[in-house]
Order: sequence, then C-alpha cells, then structure tokens
Amino acid sequence: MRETVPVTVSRPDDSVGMPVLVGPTAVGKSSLGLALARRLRQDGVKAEIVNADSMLVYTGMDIGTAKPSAAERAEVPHHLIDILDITQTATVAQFQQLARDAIADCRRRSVVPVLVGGSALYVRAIVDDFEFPGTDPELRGRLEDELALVGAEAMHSRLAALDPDAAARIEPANGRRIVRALEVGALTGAPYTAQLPSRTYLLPGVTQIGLDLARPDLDVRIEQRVDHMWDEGFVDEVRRLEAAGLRAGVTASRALGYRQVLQFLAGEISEQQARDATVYGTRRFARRQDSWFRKDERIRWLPALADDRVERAYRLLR
RNA sequence: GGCCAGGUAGCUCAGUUGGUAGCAGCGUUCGCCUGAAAAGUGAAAGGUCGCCGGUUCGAACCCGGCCCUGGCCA
Repeated sequence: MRETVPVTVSRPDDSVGMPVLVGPTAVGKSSLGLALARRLRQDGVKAEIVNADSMLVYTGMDIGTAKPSAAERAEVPHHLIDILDITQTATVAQFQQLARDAIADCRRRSVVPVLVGGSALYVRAIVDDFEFPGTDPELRGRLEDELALVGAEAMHSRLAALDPDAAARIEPANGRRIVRALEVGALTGAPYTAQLPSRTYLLPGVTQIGLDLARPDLDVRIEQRVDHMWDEGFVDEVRRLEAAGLRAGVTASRALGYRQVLQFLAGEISEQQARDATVYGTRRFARRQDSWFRKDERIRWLPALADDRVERAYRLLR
C-alpha cells in the first residue's frame, strides 16, 4: 500500500519567514540550525545560516568557539563567520548592519535565512527596532584613558553632574557603561536616554525558537565541551593566535577560554586553573544568556534533547 | 615513635594582648544591561571557627587530652 505523497512544490520562502534560534551556549543551536536547513531543503526551500554569535566572526578562533566545521559550511552556506581578524574589535552596531544585509541578501535570492544566535544583544539588535547612537573612537579613547586614570567612581560623579538620570541608572562601578553614557552625551548633546527598546520586531516573519535544557544537564554539556576543546588542541590554537596578535584584540582576547588560556600562557595561572575557569565562566555566561532570553515572551521553547526537536521546530515555522 | 606546621563558608584563606566571625577571593543563587556583550556590573545566601573537657562573667583565640592532614627526624 502506498499512500499518496503530495508532490513537493517549491514554495516561496516568505511562507517560512525567518527562524531565529536562541538559547544558552552548548544547548545545540548550531546543529539544530543545520538540521532545520536540511529539513527545509526536503521541501524544496533553500536555507542558509546567518550567524549571530559575537565570537564566530573571528578567523582562526575555531576550537574554542565550537565553530561549524568546513564540511557543515560547505553543505549549508553560513554568513558572518570568519569575517574579522582577531585584532579587530567587533561591535554590535556593525554586526547589526552586516546581519541585516545578509538577511536581505538571502531574501533577495529566495533563500530562508536561519539566524543562529548566542549573543542576546546581537539577536535583538538585528531583529528588533533597535538604534544605536554614534561613536567616536578618539573621544572614546580619551574617556577610557580618563577612566583608567581616575577610576569608575570619579567618572560616575562626573556623569551625575552632567546627566543625573543616566547616572542613576548606571552602577558607580560600571566603568564601561559610564564611559559610553559620557560619550553619547558629548556626541549628541542630549542626555543618554538609551534604554533597551521594547520587544518589537522590525524584521518581518520572525519566529524565535528557544532551546531549553535543565541546568544540571547544561552544566554537564558545558564541562564536556570544555574537555573536548582541550582534547582538540585548544591550547595550541590559542598559542598560534597569541603569536598572531590575539593579545592586541580588544574583543577576541576576552573570549571565554581564550582569555583564560592566555593567562596560563603568561604564567599567571596553571593549565588546570585555566580549564576550570573556562568551565565556570561558561556556566556563568549560560546563566546570563538564560536570564536574558527567559524574559522574551515571544520565544517558543523546545526541549533541547527532544528526539523530534527538528520536526517540532519546523512546525513552528508554519 | 619524636619534633614542627596546620585543621575557620562548597573551595583557598584572613582574623584576635580572650567580648556576638571576614564589605575576603573563587564557586552558588538572583538581578541589571544600547557601539568590547563569550564583555561589563549589582545584590543575596552559605560557618555549632576539628572533637571532648578545663580556666574565665565570657573562649575560634588560653590550658589539657584526643582525632585528622602535611613536612622533618628516627
């Protein structure tokens, strides 16, 4: 007996919109993205991955970022991976532009973009109505020098005099945000009112799918991932990147694992301590991601280990 | 067996001429977050101070005994 299988008709991509996969690190976003792209292909819909992870952009940072393999990238095109040198500084605003360009490019070609994100702010900046005031490297540099000189508390007092509201919303010890508030103030002449915008999609057809995993299970996976990194030669990778100027990279040198191994290579901590600190740091990071994503009521959650997660994710797109 | 050092928060440790233990670091929990976001940052929970006895108004701190750990000597 053969059941009648409907002939697969190539459907316009906009019936699927744009899947956005979110969730803490090590839950399996990348592999779900790949599986989803394959599943869509079965229906005659072309799909490509758009990365929304702040560290996959760096060329050479492979093992420590669990970057998709060459084979995977050959099978399904990936955007925004290996686009920066480790010495370059990545920024949200720049990434927002690149990602939106990549998405528009996919749509122009009738390809479904599958956004796979680990950096919550990046995802929101891409998908939501989100605008960044400008920046000025020279001014920023001066403010950062000042911060290093006088300390966060003093900078905070300065901000309090100029912009009391902003100062009230920023912790006195949070030098980074204080500097930015002062920068925006000087640049725009207006108070730094910047707050996270409401959760309103700017891009059409977005379906956010979150992968959910119980803490203890997630912690085990993180530990396994770090062990695996070490087995794969992570320390050597960092050593090579160090020679290529990793320490000079403002963003890249602070990536989880890389920072810790750099400390080990500098003789500040033992290799074991570097490994442990990477596990702890990744755990904390996962928790931060969690608290960020959990607040977004638009996300449809799926159990990360469900056997039928691909099919369920696929169904959420209709 | 003798000598020395040490047993204080989950871990590493600080502490006092005896007066309710430390804004400690790491971890844990919860939160904040607009151009470095795998970044930055806030708060909270956690301890019968190895055990038993003694001295004292009062002991984690003094005395005695015991147990455990590390080192040195035999």
